[in-house]
This record gives sequence, C-alpha cells and structure tokens, in this order.
Amino acid sequence: MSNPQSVFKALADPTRRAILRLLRERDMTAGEIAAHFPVTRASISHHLALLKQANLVVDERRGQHIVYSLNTTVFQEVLAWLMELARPE
Amino acid sequence: MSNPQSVFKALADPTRRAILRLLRERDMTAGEIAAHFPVTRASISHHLALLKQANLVVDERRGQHIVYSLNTTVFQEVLAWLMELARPE
DNA sequence: GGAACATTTAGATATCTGTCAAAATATCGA
DNA sequence: TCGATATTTTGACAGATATCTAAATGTTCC
Repeated sequence: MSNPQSVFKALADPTRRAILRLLRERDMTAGEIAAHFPVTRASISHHLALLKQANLVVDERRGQHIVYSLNTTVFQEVLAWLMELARPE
Repeated sequence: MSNPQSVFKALADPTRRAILRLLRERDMTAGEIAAHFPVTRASISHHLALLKQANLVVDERRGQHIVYSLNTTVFQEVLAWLMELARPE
C-alpha cells in the first residue's frame, strides 16, 4: 500500500473505524457523518483528514457539501499485507 | 476478534509490525528480537506486551529465555473485519 | 454583493504513547 | 546459595494525538 504507517494509524482509532463502517452503508457528507458521533464537527473533520491521507476514503465537493466515500482499493492492500503474515508456512 | 481496539492499536506502530514480520520467519526470544532494533530491551519488552495483549503473539518460557511466536488465529479475525468493509455491495 | 450554511483550519490543552535508565524478578550453573 | 544472564517492571519525560472553541474558507441563493 502507498503508506502502511498512515493506513494502520488511521485504523487505530475507534471513531475512524466507525466512520468507515458508516460509509460502508452509503456515501455521506461530513455533516451527516458528524451527526452520528458525540464530538464536534471540527473533530470529525480532523478524523476525515487522516482517513483521506491514508487513502481509505475519498472526498468530492458537491455544491455546499463535501461527500465522503470508501476507497476499497486500499483495503485490498491492507488485506494483502496481513495475509502475508497469516499465511501458513 | 476478542478486542478490535487492542489489535489495531498494536498494528499501528512500525516497530511492532516489524516484530510480527520477524516472527513470521521463526520463533524468537525477546533478546533475539531486541537485537534487530535500535531501541532498548525494555522498549521491546513493552512492545511485546502490547502484541501479547492483542493476542497477536504468544509467549512461552523456555528456561532462561522467553520465546515469542505469532498467533495467526487473530490475523484471520482482522482479515474478516477488513473484508467486511471492502466487500463489494 | 451579502446573508446563511457546510466544512475546515488554527490555537490551546489534556491525555496517550514510545522511549530511556535503573531497579526488580526469574532462571540457570557452579 | 551466589553470580551471571534474560527479561520485565517502574518512574520519568518528550513528542504525538484527540478534543474543544473560535475564526477562516468556500458555496449557494436572494
């Protein structure tokens, strides 16, 4: 994967993992995502920035909103990394 | 998996991931593992404790030494977790 | 252009994390 | 039992991280 460190770091936070599970259902705006958590929008924005940096999500401005969606490509790379470890001798 | 948080936290550190890759080759004592890194044995011991807590490794005392080895079972659970996200709709 | 809305950025702060040196624990061999 | 070796635990500290409030940016609609 492009940068293992940023990916694993991104996955290490429970809020960010919850965001990923949300986006599994459907694409959402930053505001919709924030509505699911008991933290400020600023905080969610920060988490989204880290997920974006790790390439786990992509964002696209749609008028007033910014829509986030999963980038499953990177998940495949994490899977490959882990499988290399778990693979029987 | 038993506790997703401890597993992902454990995977978030580059030294700990390197330790896992080392153990993929063969089981090693704490000392052998420490010899591969430019940090103190105390620090490696700390990393090993986190990996153990996450169930990613198991340890077994063999006389003077403590031998560490991978516990691939947990990797399967991480894989399943990620696959659930990456799976196409 | 200006008000209203959506989101991010900046600055501050408390907590978490990785690291070290030193002390403690455990095992072996003489 | 004593001394040597292997590893962990403790206590401290610098740097990273999650969070907040407030300010800044970008977009739409009138």
